Amino acid sequence: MSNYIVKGVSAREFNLDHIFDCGQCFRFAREEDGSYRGIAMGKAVTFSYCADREELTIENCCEEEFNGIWKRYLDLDRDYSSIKMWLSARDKTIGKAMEYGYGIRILNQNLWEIIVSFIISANNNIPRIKGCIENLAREFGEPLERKSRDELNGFVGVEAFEGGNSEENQRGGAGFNLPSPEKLASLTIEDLAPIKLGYRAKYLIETAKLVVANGLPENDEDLKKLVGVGPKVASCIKLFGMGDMASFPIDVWVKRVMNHLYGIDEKDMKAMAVFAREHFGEYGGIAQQYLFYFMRTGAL
DNA sequence: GCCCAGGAGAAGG
DNA sequence: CCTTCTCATGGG
Repeated sequence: MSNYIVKGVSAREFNLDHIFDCGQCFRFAREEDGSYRGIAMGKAVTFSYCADREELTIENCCEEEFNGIWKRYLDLDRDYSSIKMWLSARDKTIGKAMEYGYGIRILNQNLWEIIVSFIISANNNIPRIKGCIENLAREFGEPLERKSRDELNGFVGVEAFEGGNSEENQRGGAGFNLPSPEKLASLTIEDLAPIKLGYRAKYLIETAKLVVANGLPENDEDLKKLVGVGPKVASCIKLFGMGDMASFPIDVWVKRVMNHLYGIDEKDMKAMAVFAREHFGEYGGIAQQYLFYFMRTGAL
């Protein structure tokens, strides 16, 4: 299978480093050539981008797969340029953050995987979150659908897989989905002990049982019932897994940046939520990702 | 050793 | 309603 090339992707509105290093996604790793390889939507995939030619390349991907999966995953139908113009006009400060981290897009990710990922994220650091997710997938997830040797094209899994299931790696078939709600609901805390999730193991099992019983959450009321899902994690689930661009997750980094840039009391989360709604409106989530990236990468 | 991490839940005001 | 404590684990 050959690669799929998307032409006319503006460099101002598409930057792989900024997309995959702004904390919305934990299963991709940067390759030496600047491409990003990882697992999403049940598939192993590699994205590379050439700014000069304004071309996005998806390895081993047909047109059907692009239209069916990656076009929406990468949010390619959304006009980020006009959204950023609108935000800049509403708020001067956010303009600087959007200059700095240009090309961030909000990925439309699998809802269940987002729920699992952000329950794990609570009071945790990003390198460790990534490790927990990869271990959970490798130990309890279903293997990815096998592609032909040509389709695999030497795929050996993302960095975190190394040293894990080396036999799978050497066969070029490494890569596992996260465990399904049914699978996770069938496990015990003892089963999950090797994953080192800490107190989050119980949250995952209880939430999996609720999802098996009631289905995936569809609104705030459903989200509040899940175990290990408080205000911040629910905001992330809505933004990254339910397409709610207005959702504005407030974590420790956003608290700092809201204090430094807007002078809001670091512990007054209510004031931050009100500010976000009034200044960033229906695009709060996009503003939040730029602020998060701005603060976390040491630009401030 | 220490502080901290994309916080949530429980207990006590 | 609000504030404070506790919860595992390991990155830096």
